[in-house]
Amino acid sequence: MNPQLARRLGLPRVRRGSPDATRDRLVAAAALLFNRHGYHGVDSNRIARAAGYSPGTFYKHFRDKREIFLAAYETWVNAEWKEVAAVLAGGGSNRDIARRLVALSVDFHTRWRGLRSSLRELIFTDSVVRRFHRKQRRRQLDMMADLRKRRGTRARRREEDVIHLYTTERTYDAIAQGELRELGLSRKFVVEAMVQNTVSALT
Amino acid sequence: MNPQLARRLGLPRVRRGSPDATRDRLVAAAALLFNRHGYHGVDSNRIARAAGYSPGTFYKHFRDKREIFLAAYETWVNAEWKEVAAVLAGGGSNRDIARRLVALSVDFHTRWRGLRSSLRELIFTDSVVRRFHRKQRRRQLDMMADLRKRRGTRARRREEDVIHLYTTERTYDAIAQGELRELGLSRKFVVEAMVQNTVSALT
Amino acid sequence: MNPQLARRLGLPRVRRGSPDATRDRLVAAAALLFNRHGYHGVDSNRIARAAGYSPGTFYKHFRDKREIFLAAYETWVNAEWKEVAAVLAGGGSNRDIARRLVALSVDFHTRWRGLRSSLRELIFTDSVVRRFHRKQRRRQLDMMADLRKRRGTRARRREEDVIHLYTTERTYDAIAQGELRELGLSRKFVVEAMVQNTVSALT
Amino acid sequence: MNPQLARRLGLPRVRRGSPDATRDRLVAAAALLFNRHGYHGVDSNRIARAAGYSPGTFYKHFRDKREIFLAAYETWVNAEWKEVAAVLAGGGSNRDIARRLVALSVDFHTRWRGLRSSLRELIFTDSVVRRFHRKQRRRQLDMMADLRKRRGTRARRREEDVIHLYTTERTYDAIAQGELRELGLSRKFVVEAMVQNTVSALT
DNA sequence: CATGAATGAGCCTTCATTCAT
DNA sequence: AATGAATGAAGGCTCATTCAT
Repeated sequence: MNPQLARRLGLPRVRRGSPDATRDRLVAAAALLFNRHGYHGVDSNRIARAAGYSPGTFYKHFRDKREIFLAAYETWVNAEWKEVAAVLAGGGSNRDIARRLVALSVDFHTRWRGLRSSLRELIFTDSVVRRFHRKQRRRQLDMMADLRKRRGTRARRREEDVIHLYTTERTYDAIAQGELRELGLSRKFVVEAMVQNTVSALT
Repeated sequence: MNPQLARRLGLPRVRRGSPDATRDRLVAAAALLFNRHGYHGVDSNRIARAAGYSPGTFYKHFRDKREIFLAAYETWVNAEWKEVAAVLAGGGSNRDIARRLVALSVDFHTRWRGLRSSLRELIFTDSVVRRFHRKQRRRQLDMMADLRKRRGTRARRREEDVIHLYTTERTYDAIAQGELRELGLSRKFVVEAMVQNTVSALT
Repeated sequence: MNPQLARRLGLPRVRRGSPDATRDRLVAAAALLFNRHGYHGVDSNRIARAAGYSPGTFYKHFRDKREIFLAAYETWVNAEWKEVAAVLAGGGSNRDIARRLVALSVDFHTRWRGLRSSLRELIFTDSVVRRFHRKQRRRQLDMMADLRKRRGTRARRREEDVIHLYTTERTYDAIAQGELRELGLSRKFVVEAMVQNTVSALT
Repeated sequence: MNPQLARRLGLPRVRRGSPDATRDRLVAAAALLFNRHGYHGVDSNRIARAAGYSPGTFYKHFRDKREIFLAAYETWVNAEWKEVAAVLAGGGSNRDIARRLVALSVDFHTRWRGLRSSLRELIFTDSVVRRFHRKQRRRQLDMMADLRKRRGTRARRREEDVIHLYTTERTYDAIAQGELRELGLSRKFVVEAMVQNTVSALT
């Protein structure tokens, strides 16, 4: 709700909270809108309004639209990262872990599908986004290598890991975007294949 | 050279061509620019100018920017399709064929990387683009099934085929976008893995 | 039908008739379209196409869009003029004549309502159209004075005649534009009043 | 003065006003320009500039040009309405009132002649404008009936009232557009006739 | 006489961003 | 910290008009 309307309705205006709270609300609104309409389908005024702020506030917290995209991207990555860590820490058979990881990934790719749909163009277009993306990739690969080391699994080339990432990531996107459904393909089968794939990566 | 400049230099205005030739030039210019700057980095006037025409000519041939994007997309798909058919018709061992297919795909993904980088957002955002994309996907899957039938190879689930497509496609994109290079990974190894992958799909 | 289509269908292309025939077809098409969509709702290419010609032909026959508007305007005025003369020559009681004149006028205002709807702005905007309009007005007033002289009716001030013209003209426009209908008013009553009005002007 | 120029001259940018004041300034500028050049002779950027704003501001307040036209139209109607009411409330003989009403109407038609010149085409072309116009017409007719009821005058058919309106309205337009002058007719005589006409309507 | 591809000025509209309050 | 009116560059698109064939 925008502040003006809120005032007309007699509601207290958005609390002048800590800068962080404001920022968080803006990022949350941005994430929501990007995921609904894609990066280019959303304008910065709309993000501000959706978060309950004015355009000026937006630019007090972010240099530009790209920056809030990156912030939203980071939010997602951190959240996913955390949950992945939780699963890995949770124990269970490799198959159990894989199953949970796949479920979790499909879920994240679904919730972040709009932002993800814009990501590729921004990576191509914007070097800052590209750098951020590469950093995440490196982190993923490091984590995979690290994980296997700690579990005493046989080493694997980093290249094998990226290919695994490419495969699963692209597949989860397809599921999230409804591609499988539209093609009349079995989601269950595909998910199971990804579980299998993940088990291999863990072993 | 733009027509205005040409005229100032005393050159005759752009040769009136057949509408088809004009359209082709526009599509070619659009493909070039999309591949350099992505869909949102290009405007219709610029496409027209790059093709040697004025803004009005663009809109004589395309309802809007989306339409020329689709036309460029189609150009690419048809070209790739044709070359794939040539390779398949060309004979040789499965490994040879796979090698050629992979080389060819990497090449196409590289030349069309800009358009590809925008494709995902447009598929998400624009239902016409989405429909076109799904049609291509179906065609690919049909072709794969058909191919194995004709070669007398064992049948495979359509789901296995999409996963194969997802894997290779995403990997070729990564190569085309310089991701491997930036991560310090061996392109050769990854390409070889894709060849292996393709051999499996053919067998 | 446009020539290209005509050719595809195997029809003979528009006969390269006399310039006059071409011009007439263009004016007829313009009149039709102006009356359907108003002056600003029609573009010159569309007029040409509707008449079965290409844009170039249009500009061979008319300096600009304004000129074909004037030509259509003139067509209408001449046609109406002719029919008015016929009625006046036809004899009958003043009431009979008035009735026929009113019917005729309503009919013309209805068929030419689109062009008439644009006329006022063009008169305001374009001095050539204004001059043409004033000329018609003068002609009307002359004719009215003349008519009464020939009939031996009492003289009337020219001002009384214009007011009569304003009244009837505006009323016919209202009928033609459906204003009476939308206001739930009796067309019959209003028409009868105009007849009465006209009888007075004739007497 | 436009903001850019103002800034170059070191002046502060246009005072931030209340949205209402801005809107009013835009409508005033639009009215001025429409009355000078007609609806199609004016573009939204020019209106904004004339009001001292930039193009974006225009579209913060109006969806499109049509909308500001309607707003200007409404401004005029309300202003005229108010003055008519004042005259009617002012007392005096019927002849006095009629004289004042006619003077007032001629004045309004003169000041709003540009907008009025475009009105007819827009009513024909645009259903929203048409609806607005019909509403005004109904209001006028209601007012006339009401007025006579309150004055105890004999009832008159609504049709007689519209005809009166058509007559006077068209005549005032002719005066405002300089038609009488160009035809060498006596404005005084015509105005006096309208006064007479109005007296009849009041009686 | 006619064609029709091409023009290009210019209008409509959006939206990332600023700045005075 | 927040506001929100205002900006203005720029992109999308149209259409009256031209000119080489």
